[in-house]
Amino acid sequence: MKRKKIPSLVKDQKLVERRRKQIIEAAVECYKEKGFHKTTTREIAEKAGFSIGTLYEYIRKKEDVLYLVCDAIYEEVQRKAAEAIGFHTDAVVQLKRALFGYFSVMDSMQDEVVVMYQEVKSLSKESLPYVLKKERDMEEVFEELLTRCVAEKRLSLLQKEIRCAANNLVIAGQMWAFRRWTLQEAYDINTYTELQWRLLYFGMKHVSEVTE
Amino acid sequence: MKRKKIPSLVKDQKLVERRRKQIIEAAVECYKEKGFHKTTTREIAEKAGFSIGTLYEYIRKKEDVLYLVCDAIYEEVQRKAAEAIGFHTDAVVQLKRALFGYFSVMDSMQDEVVVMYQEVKSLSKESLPYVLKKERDMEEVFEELLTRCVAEKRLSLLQKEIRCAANNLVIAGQMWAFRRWTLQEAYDINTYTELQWRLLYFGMKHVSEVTE
Amino acid sequence: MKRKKIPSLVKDQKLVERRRKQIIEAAVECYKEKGFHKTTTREIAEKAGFSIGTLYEYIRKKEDVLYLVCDAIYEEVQRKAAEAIGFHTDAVVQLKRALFGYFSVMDSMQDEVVVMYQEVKSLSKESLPYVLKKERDMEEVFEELLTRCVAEKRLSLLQKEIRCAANNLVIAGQMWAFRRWTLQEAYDINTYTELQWRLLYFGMKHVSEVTE
Amino acid sequence: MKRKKIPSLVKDQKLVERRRKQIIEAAVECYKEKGFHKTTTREIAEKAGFSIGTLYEYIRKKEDVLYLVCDAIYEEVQRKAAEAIGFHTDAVVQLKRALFGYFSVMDSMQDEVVVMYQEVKSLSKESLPYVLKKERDMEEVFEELLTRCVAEKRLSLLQKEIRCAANNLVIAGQMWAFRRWTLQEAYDINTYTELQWRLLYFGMKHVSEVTE
DNA sequence: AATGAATGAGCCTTCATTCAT
DNA sequence: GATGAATGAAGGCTCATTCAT
Repeated sequence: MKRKKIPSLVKDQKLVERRRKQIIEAAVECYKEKGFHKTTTREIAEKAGFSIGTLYEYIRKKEDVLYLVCDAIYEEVQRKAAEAIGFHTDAVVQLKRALFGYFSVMDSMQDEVVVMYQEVKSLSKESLPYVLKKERDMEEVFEELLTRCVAEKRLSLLQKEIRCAANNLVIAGQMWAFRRWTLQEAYDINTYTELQWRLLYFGMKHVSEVTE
Repeated sequence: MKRKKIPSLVKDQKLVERRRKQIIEAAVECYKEKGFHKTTTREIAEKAGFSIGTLYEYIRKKEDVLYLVCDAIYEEVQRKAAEAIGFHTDAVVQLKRALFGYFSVMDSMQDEVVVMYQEVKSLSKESLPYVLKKERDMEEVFEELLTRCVAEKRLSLLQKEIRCAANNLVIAGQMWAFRRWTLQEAYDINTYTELQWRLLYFGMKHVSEVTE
Repeated sequence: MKRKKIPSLVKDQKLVERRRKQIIEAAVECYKEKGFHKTTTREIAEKAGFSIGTLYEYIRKKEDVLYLVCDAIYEEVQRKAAEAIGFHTDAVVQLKRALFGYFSVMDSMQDEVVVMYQEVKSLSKESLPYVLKKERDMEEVFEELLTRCVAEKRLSLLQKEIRCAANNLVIAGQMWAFRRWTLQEAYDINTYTELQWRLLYFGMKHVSEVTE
Repeated sequence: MKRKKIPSLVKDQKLVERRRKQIIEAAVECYKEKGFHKTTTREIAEKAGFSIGTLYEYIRKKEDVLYLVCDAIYEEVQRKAAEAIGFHTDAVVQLKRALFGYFSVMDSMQDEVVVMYQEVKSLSKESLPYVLKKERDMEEVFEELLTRCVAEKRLSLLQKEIRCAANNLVIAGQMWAFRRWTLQEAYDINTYTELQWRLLYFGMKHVSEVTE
């Protein structure tokens, strides 16, 4: 499943890209402040610096902006995360670096993450899958890293445990943004990252031990 | 911080309570289906079985319904969770029971949890704190259980680690509902609960070990 | 095919009827002046004497007003025509009276007829048939009268000629309104009626004669 | 009253003519499908094969296209009708031929006729007369033919009856297109033409007889 | 001459809220 | 207390027209 194409009346692809970047930027700012529903298309146009008519040259419906925004956020998260991961011969070290990189992205994109969390549900039944796919991709990045750790006997997760663990990693990062009202009251990003790394890492390391 | 009082034009407290129960029930159903913003007050009134005029005898603004709903959901979660926890002499057993009970509630109230997750942000700046307080209460329930485990040397969490761990427990439960599109594709509630228990438990047990 | 029911949010049937009468009256006036497309719903509401919100309590879409108008016009034409026809033992006399009555109605409802002629095409594919049916009904009234004339040997139309002749009668009346820019420059309604009666009547009387 | 001149920004007359032909062709197609009001200038430009900017080099306002279309249709009707009429020494034969020719044109230009009937009213008060004049010209063609028939004693119409009769001839043809939903259900063009010829001809032949 | 991006007035429609009955 | 008709602000979206390139 690729990115969904939103048609534009304007033909110049370069221009479309530039204008849409403006739109997204403006929209994110508005969404942060008042959410998707309370943001009017006029506000977005205005903040983007052009008229309402022009806005509609680059989208078809209000919801298109939301899709554009969600898509852009994921794109950026993935891009930043990917470049943060790098590679290391030691599987666990790589996993750790990936997590730290991902958490750092979550920290720097807090607002965007919150927007995503709260507005995804407003996407149409048609657009939603495209976005969920990207979320799932994120999960899979960690699944693969975990799989490598398991393959190299650095973690002893069962096959079925990997997905759950990967989920936890992904979520832990997002929650830094989404539950900032409580978490950021108690920790700074470094402390939080370190803490979560250990909680999650040791969980994964010892999960196969017998328990009561 | 107590529950926030929503004024009603109707004097008879009994009646107010009965009607509001109807309102909440109707609203939750609507929110599940289309979210807060796309649900009209008319729909709520209709589904509740009375006229739009009557609805406004029991609330002042559309948002009041959302508050009522959020409040009611938390109330129910807490009530059910509380009765599920019970007591056990062994601190870890009690923690485990609490977690299992909580997860079971999350499973049975999936829709409600999703509604909460997606609509809280629509609460006014004024109402939000009341609701976040309840969320925080949930966290504290687990913080206390963890504190007891630590006190009885069953877990060796540092003071500052407790809050983060408690957060993870709370979140893990909510995610069963909120990320059902991915998690429930892979697990059933029992498997998920068991898995998370072990991942989280061992994480908390071994978190203080030295790590690379 | 009965009249199509346009749903209303207002329950009081009596009120619905009264308000819709106002709407129709206002709309006809607007349509006369500027046509359906250039008439705004606000203008209709205003001319009808209530707010735009109220208008939409009695219709769903702008086009509903058009349907209401078309339906009302036909209803009135039929009602007036019916009461004008009466009965006479002599079939031809009855036909003549019917025609004269019909023409008189066309004369008194000129504006409405013109509106109909020009706006019917704006009805949705869904509504159109209901209106065309009424037009066809009009035709059939004359077909029956002609059939009686034929049965009583007062006219010698072949079966297949009846429909065409009936059409001509119907049209001749409508044209008094629709082509008033030319016809009413040359005739008054009485002259026109008398003239058409004779042209059409003798046509029908002698149509079966051999022609070159 | 001549044709009304629509100014163009482009100097080259040849080009103007060519482009306008394209515009008209495109517009007619659009009007057939959705009427004047629902057709956008963009659609016309696109279907004509050039840009919206270019369209506005050849017209000033949307309505200009409508005028161009109406004018073109009449032009074509007249041209085709004229070439169909021919000449015959016998006045009635010529009348008949003219009618048959005219009906045949109406048949082949059904869509255009319908467009005209429904959109003329959308012409500005300023343009309308030019178009009505052409309609009147059509009438006059038949008035003249009828006058000749009368002069040669082949028909005994009174002076004032000629215009009405001519009107009926013109209308009968147009109705084949405009009321095709009912007429073409019952007849084919040949039957219809023959039938109308006889109904109208005998009407005109015997109109001066005394009637009840 | 041709292009097509930009504009913004304006339209239809919805819906939270009020208030007379 | 209950009802539901009335209100009108507000929002999404369209499209004729312009103008810089």
